[in-house]
Amino acid sequence: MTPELRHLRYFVAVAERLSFTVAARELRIAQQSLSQQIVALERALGTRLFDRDTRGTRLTEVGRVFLPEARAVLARADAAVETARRAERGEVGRLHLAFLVSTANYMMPPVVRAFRERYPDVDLVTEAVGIADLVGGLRDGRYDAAFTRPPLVDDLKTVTLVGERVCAVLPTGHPLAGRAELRLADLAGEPWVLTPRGSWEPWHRKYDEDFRAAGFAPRVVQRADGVPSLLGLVAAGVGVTRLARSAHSLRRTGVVFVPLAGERAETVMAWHPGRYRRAVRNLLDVAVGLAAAIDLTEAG
Amino acid sequence: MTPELRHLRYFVAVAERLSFTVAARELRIAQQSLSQQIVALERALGTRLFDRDTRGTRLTEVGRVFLPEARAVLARADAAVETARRAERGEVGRLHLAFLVSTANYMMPPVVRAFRERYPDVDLVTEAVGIADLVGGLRDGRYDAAFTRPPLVDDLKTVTLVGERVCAVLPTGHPLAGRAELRLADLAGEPWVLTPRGSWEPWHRKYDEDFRAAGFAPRVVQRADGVPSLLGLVAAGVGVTRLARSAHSLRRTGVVFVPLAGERAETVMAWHPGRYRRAVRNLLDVAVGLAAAIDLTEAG
DNA sequence: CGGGGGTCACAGGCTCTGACTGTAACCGCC
DNA sequence: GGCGGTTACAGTCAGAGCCTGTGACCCCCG
Repeated sequence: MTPELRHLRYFVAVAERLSFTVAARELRIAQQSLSQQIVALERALGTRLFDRDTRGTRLTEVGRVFLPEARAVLARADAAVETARRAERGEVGRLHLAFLVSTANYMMPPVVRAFRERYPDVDLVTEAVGIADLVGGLRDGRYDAAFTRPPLVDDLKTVTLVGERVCAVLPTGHPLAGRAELRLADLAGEPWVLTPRGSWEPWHRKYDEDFRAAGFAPRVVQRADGVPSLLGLVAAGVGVTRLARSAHSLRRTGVVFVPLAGERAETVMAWHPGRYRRAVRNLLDVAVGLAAAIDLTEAG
Repeated sequence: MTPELRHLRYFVAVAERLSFTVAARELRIAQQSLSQQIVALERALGTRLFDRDTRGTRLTEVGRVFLPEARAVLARADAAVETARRAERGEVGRLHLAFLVSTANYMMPPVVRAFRERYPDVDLVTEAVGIADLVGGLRDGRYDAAFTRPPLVDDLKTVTLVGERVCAVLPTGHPLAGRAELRLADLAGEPWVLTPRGSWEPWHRKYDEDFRAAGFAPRVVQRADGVPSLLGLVAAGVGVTRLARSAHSLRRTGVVFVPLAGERAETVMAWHPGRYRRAVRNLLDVAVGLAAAIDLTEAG
């Protein structure tokens, strides 16, 4: 037989009271049962732990040595159980987060800082990724949650954290660059630079919709992936584009951001509903709370 | 229910193989029983540890956190059992040793050093005490073993470690101080200094015997307790006395040690038979081995 | 497309163990 | 000598843990 935690608990109880009778009463079992279990433990260890006779019970030398050992095992076991419970509450463990590259800039620092402060024992692993990788990672479990822009896909859940204005991005010196606000239709005759359609279909379907509502189809003179590339092309005078206002922190020379009337861009937290664990919920709470407290599009 | 070590062992087995079927086979129980126990553990912890379906078993995030915890508990338990076994072999624990003051001088350093080297995890507590305290301590368990001189009492076991010559101790310049050897009868007319009879009856009964065999009763002019006191009185010319040869290391001026023909003094290790534990046996082995290897009466 | 081999879960029955009660032996104190 | 205290021994019982039998499902291969 190999000792179980019960035997150690019984042993410690007897050792602390130096009486089978008293210990059994406190353990709420019969003295005979306690004696029996201690004998079983002694046999398993191959040694006597107590000297006992009709006038009482004393620890043997081996028992004296074993007492702190048994206490240590029990304490370690309690700690293990407690850790499991904390893990269940999402207070320890590991969380893989994806940030869309164009949102990583302003979202990642404050969110990560706030979460680390609230849940110091959660090991946060973050990555700035493209939209396709982000969605794929949420679906196959590589990421537990992500911060990105809608629209995504039906099988992912999202909660909107912040909204911000959408701007026309024009080269400095453009005839419309001095306006305080524009409508999308004002840019109907301009040459456009946009991201490749293949980068993320749902986005481009929404773009198509927007342009159709504005009554024109943009003349796309070049496609380039990534906000910095687009800004570079605009600054070079190749064409105009349209971006969320927070992108202006990435390039401040050669381009002008003019708000577009009635258009807003959202940043959302997304996750796979089948993997909605406590830690994800905790992250959502932190992110929502943060969005309510500060302007995340200006942060970072 | 509170988890037992069995549950942790089962959990680790499943987590390592990611298969109930394989783990059960290695644990030599049925897969169904293993499933049952894992479910019980999960209920006790209030959380799922595995995601399982028809195509296999994977750890949940909580399970991943709990796995090293469970391993740690099991390792701690193994260590505790191993410590108990080592304690049973007398390799860890505490040993209280008494040294008769007059033997502490030469016995204690080599014995303690040799034992510490062989059993570094045994906590050795040593004390130099008088003979009455030594015997009392062995009887009531204050000391596990002692190094002393016979005769003692019947209820203590002893093993002789070393024997040495007994000497007449004379003041420098005494008419017999130049002799290479004496017989006790040669000192029949001398004034004697001896220890008080009350110090230890069995010794004095042996002294009486010796003197009777030599054909005289000594004329005791003063009694003093402790070897240094006796040597001081001899050096002062108050009288002569009789001591084991090893005592000469305590005082080399004013006194002369002359061997007595045919008389030997022994040093023994003593213990109470009811408290003969493995550690005591180990100490005995070390002491006997040491006595065979070096001259303990000259050591220290 | 169907069958075989793999997964885990559920249901019912057997065994053994950890618990209980009752009893005995022993010690120390009044 | 009786009483209150200790632990140990013997016999009994309920339930925990394990077993077998079965079912549902998935994947791969022929």
